[in-house]
Amino acid sequence: MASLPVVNQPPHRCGALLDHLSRRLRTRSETVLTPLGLRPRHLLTLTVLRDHGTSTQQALASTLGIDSTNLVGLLNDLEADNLVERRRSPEDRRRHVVELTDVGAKKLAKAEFALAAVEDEVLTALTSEQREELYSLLQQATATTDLAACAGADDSAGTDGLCR
Amino acid sequence: MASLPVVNQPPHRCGALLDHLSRRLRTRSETVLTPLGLRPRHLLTLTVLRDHGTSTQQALASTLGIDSTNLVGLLNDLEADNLVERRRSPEDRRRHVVELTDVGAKKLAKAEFALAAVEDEVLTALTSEQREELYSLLQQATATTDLAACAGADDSAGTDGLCR
DNA sequence: TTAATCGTTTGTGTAGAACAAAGCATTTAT
DNA sequence: ATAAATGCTTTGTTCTACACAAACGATTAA
Repeated sequence: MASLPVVNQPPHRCGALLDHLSRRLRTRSETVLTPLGLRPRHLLTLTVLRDHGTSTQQALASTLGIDSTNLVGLLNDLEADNLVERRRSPEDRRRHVVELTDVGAKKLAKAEFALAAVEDEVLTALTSEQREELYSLLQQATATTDLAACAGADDSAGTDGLCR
Repeated sequence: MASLPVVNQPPHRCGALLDHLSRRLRTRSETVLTPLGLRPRHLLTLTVLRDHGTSTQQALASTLGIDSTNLVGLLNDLEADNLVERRRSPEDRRRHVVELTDVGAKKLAKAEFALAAVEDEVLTALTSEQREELYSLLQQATATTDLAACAGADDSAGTDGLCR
């Protein structure tokens, strides 16, 4: 063990910085999102639905990392505005399959457009290329559909198996 | 929907992804941080103090983007554990200058070390180079000490001028 | 038929954080 | 010297986000 003092490992971790940047962005986003009737959570949910595609509520809750109980209310909000749609799964009629509607996709696009200015402000220190790079890294990092399920790995790798 | 006029601008914004990743990391970090007697906020504060250096409470609150009233309690926590030190500014004795102590720096390093595993788990989808890249982008993006003050740009560019 | 599962509803508890108001120490302006 | 403004602190209120638990209907599986 002695031979390797932590040479190749930079001691600094991303967590705090991620928090920091995320916080700056979120705070400012709220004022832009409010007139659209959205909140950060809603935006996040719509984004995940677009990027990861349709999924059951359990899977969605797991991806978002929130309690499925709380997801219900979130989806109620979104469905009330016709941004997402819940349909019963044909395979297992207990399940609800959540899907982004056209309206939802448009709203999401609109929100993202409106957020450009905010992002510009917060990311002033980065060039366009760097912002692209950041986006693609984040995209890739969050592409891991689920963490708990893959690690915990219970039986549930069933019908609509996730994990890559 | 056919040919999109939005040519040079990628429509996707980082905000939601940043939220997403930050959330995943923070949730998992908490369990690691708790035994150290820290919470995400504390870690963030220590990190900012190390990276941006000593600053007054006002400046710190502004950098962190939290209310200065709430910062007081945060600093009380940290000072109680001797992780930071408040000294009166020699220039203006109304001001408190906040500084990371040696103990604080060590604790921070320890926390970061302990968080390596968590980060590994959350960032599985990224290679080491990509993680480095991500870190450096985040670092650069958050280097902007303050946003409101630079934009709002009142008189206050005085004695301990910030903004870069 | 019984048991388990998925989503829903309701309710509880906790923590983060904004905001307001008032006070003390100190500095600046008059 | 006195008055006004500033920086930090304290206290207290309020909101919101969430996790968590319990109980229910619908549905599937044993």
